[in-house]
Amino acid sequence: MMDQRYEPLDEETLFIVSQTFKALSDPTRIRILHLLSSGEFSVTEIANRLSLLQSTVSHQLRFLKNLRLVKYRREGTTLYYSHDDEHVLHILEQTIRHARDH
Amino acid sequence: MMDQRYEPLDEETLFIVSQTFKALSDPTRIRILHLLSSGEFSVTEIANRLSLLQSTVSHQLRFLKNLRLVKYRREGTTLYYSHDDEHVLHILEQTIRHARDH
DNA sequence: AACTTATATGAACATATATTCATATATTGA
DNA sequence: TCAATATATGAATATATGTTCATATAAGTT
Repeated sequence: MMDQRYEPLDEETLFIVSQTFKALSDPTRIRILHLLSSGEFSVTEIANRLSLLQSTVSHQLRFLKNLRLVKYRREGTTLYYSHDDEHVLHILEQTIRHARDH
Repeated sequence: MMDQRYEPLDEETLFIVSQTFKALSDPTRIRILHLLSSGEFSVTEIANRLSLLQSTVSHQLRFLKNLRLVKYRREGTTLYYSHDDEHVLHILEQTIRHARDH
């Protein structure tokens, strides 16, 4: 009842939205994105700072890269990753603050 | 480097944030929450509108209830569910709009 | 070319999750 | 109390997901 302005979600929108939130639903990815919100880091730096295996970080960065949430630039053998979606990062930081003041 | 203002995430914050986004990462829950953004609906109404089994809806509503994202009021044998977290709903609708314009 | 460092990849595994089916519980009315 | 309706629950199943290990690739250096 009283459902003015309700618009069913089409498949594509639903997929994009669920994928976006799925990216933010894993603690490891959250920590990576949160770190990247403060700057640019290599894979090894991320692994060291967050006490994660290089492989774990690499796998998760691929996941985030596929969704275009992060990007990288190469410098020799080192890849420097940084965030690539202001909107999603904003939602994350907003929710972190919201969670912090419980 | 250049990580002024980076604050590691404590376990509890990380848990709350990941749980919140996990709730929004499933297409069925997204559809339910999106429907509830337009008003109050019984379990059966939700199931009919979204072409889902009653059991499926009930299970997901329990999930959302545990996270205090929805609430209900009873009227006889019927339970009318509605949303119970403006902040999370706002994030969802914001992301839906963002996904819709491509 | 061989060696080193940085990163990526694939397979294997354990765990988590969503849905379905069958059934239980709860409320109302006859 | 019995029947009818609305909702919840538990078990089972299939699928998805995150991490680890071992190894591959790629770039730079000697």
